[in-house]
Amino acid sequence: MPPHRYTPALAQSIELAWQDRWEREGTFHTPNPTGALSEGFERVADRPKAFVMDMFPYPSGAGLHVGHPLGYLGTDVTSRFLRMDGHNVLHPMGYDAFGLPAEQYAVQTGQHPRVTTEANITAIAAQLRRLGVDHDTRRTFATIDPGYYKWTQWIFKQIFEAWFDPDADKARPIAELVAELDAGTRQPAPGTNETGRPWAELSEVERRRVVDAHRLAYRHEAPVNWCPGLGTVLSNEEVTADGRSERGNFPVFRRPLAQWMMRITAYAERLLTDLDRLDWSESLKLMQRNWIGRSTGAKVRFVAGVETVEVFTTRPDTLFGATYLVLAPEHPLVAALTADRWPDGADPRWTNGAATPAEAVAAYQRQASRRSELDRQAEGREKTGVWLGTGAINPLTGRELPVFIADYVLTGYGTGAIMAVPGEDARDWEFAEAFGLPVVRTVQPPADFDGGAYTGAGPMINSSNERLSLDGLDKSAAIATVTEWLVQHGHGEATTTYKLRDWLFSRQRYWGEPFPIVYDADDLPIAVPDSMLPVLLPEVDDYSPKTFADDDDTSLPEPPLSRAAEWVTVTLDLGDGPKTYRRETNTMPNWAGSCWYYLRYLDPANDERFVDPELESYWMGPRSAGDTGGVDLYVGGVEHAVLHLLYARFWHKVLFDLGHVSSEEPFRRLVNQGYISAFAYTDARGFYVPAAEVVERDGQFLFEGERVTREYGKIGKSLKNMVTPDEMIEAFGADTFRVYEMSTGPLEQSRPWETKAVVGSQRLLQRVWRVVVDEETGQARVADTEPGADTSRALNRAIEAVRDGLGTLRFNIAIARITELTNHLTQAYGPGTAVPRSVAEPLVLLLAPLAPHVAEEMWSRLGQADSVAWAQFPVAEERWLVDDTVQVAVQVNGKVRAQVSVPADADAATLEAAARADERIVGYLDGATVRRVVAVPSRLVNFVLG
RNA sequence: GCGGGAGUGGUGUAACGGCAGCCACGCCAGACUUAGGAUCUGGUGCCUUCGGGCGUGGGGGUUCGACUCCCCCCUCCCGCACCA
Repeated sequence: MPPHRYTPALAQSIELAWQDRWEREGTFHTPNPTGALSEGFERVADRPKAFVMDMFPYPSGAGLHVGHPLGYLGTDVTSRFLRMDGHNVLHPMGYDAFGLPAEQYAVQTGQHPRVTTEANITAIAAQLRRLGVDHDTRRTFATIDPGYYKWTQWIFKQIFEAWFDPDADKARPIAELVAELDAGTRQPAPGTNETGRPWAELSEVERRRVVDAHRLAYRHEAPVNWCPGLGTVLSNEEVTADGRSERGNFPVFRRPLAQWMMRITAYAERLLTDLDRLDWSESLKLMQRNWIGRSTGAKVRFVAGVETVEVFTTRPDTLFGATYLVLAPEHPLVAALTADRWPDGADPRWTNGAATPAEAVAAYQRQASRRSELDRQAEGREKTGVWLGTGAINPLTGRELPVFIADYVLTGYGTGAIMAVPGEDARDWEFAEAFGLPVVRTVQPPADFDGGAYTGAGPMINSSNERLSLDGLDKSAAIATVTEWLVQHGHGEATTTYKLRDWLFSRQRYWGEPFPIVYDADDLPIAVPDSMLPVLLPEVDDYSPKTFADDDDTSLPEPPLSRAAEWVTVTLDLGDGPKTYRRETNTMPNWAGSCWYYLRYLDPANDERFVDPELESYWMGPRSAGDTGGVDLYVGGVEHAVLHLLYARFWHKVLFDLGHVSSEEPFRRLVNQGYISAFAYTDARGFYVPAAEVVERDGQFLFEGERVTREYGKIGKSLKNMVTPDEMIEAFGADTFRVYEMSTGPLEQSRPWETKAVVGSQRLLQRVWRVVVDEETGQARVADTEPGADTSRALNRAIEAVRDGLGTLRFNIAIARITELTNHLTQAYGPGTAVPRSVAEPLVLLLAPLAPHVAEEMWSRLGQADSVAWAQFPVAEERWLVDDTVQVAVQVNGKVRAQVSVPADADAATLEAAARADERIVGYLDGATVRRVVAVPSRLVNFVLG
């Protein structure tokens, strides 16, 4: 073998040497316009900026498999391309390091989670370095670093010390609320003043309760998702559709508990409408839209004795068809509306066999709270419920409608109460069927309608009395008419509701950020002063939360921090002398750290601020009027569609409202990279066998000589199909690995891993190497000759296409065009003929973002002293992109029958004449009638025969 | 059920409404070789009576011309799902 062939061994040594040099020279240090990291900014001051970012990894003990780097390499290639193409590029990386797995491992081993987490971070950092990514590692941090979570706690304080002003549609400092309440220019928001007395008459403690109820971060007792198996409560976003924990798959129960909440619902409308301003995939925007779940309709008030039941409906037009009301079992008016005894002759279906309404209600409420979501699903959608023994008056018809409770009405949505219209709603129809309730149709179904609830369009019927007539109107006119009537008569108003609920923000875990909150003698929360941040996690003997049997729904959460007795009780002087306070013992959810990490990259060591506003404005700020600002390219998995991405947008908007950032959104452009899956194999018993040891022969798959079945799935230990970047780099080198991953499809596409195909990328790099480097001497084998026209055309076409591919995250087409150019050069310049320098150099530059190490090495052997990372990316010369002559297809009736060669600028007539002159075409046209000729210059000629 | 996305050789994929399958894996053949899991060269959608015919999930439509645009259907993937 020639001594200087590009072998895996040579690739290894080249890669390690360049990785060392990059680190030594700080090649990827990105200068800030100001502050600690501003050295060298003059070099890039006139460049446009580009902030390119990955969703940072959770440092799991298993390290990275070949699926993880796909996105990291996508951003790396992009950031290298943008740097070469004249941008000041920021491409940082960090670690999302609080969370359950480290804590669970700590519980098992007794080791502090910080120890294992930091070991994992070290291992993953080494893996990333070995991939050759161009992160500015000076900006790397982990969310567990006290210097970072100090500012997570500070942002929590900002949220805690803010309220949402619905008139201004933005968050404002809580002090401004207090001032307005004191001045009497604002009244407490509905539901925030339990006493009902005017602000001026409230005691200090009562006032604090009113103010606390306005905060964006607030403590609230409400039914929450309690997961005994994990020993913690969870947010709605962390509970799966079948009522289990996203992590660990344990059953989740609804229990009323006092927990910290974040008022994300105040931002529902802005989170929804600002999606339109983002460059995200339509499918991802849709997931957020669905999660926010806006619906418009009306609130309608039904008088029930001394009480009033308010319902929400999207179909106020069907009010004439409402035949009963249903409240959620937990609705606050249930007790007040429950009759003392059943009236004579009460329908046994309505009473559930109970002696009194109170008994029936109590039994039903108990049953509803016990049932997990899973049980409810298992039981299907069978409608259950009980009558309260009372009724409420339909404001439009004056008729009294029976009031039920049923678990198909949900507490947290709308008003927790509905008017049931069985004629036009499938769920109400089912309930009416089961309970023998009347049906009044108010929309005319089509003639062929076969019964049941009719939810389609049609003219209104049966909707007329002395007060109002809707008959004959269509849906939207009827809604407008009835809503106007309701408003006029004080029975309701138009309204909008959202599925989005407030974000449950506290967890009963050890390994998370402590709240910067203490409680005073009145048991009311007080934020600790900024000077006392960070509130450090205390050392404890036992990291485990108290967990319970999976199905123990009577258990109560017990945070691990509550056992750190010395930490919990603290004496502070908050301005009124030393007093004893009790610390908050819950910790923040894992999502807190990822809600703002992108901002910290900009200014990672700042101990005075969470980020210098000038740096935020430079890297994140809006570029034009109406622009949201934000990270220029954010790449990560689609699994965070309604978790991290929604939470981070919410925090960012609060920070924007409070004037801390100039950008309205965190992530201007978002791309979800595809997943890499791999084949897995099962033996006759259905057990997975090591995929690496399976051989294929004659279309069959064999493991130790036995036939196995091929499956396809996630890479991992459980399917025994783990492939790591480390072993691929060991076998081929990092550049080959990079080129392979980037060549298998556009970034957004999922694809299978196929180790045996990696050799194709290895061969490409070997061919490029051979074009540029003499395998015998190791010297560059270029000559200062002029390329031929063919070669110039091939080169400039490649430049054009590679630019397109790299700029649109379609790295596969960039690699295909580089391959084409390389194959051309291999053929045009044989072993004895050196490639012109003016072709070899741009070839190396085209390859540099994809295979940076080998590109650096070739660039250096071509005599260049500086890193290729900062070289100018080639620009195609226009004159080589157009040919003198072009091959044009000649079609007869749309079928290609010949090719003719014509000047590139030939007009339609010339084209047609050339086509008619072709011998084969003459044959086709002979004796036929040409009905029409379509000639498109430089494209084709089509003869349409009659 | 509702809403999205996608169906192209054995495989991953490529094609401003204009020559379907670029590039690669695999496979076949050849060259160089003691050897090949190296390298280089050529071939490789299917059928064929070697003229050609048929081919982008199926069926229709628009068009001189459709992988591409429109309608219906099938299959797969993803999200949501008693949200009033």
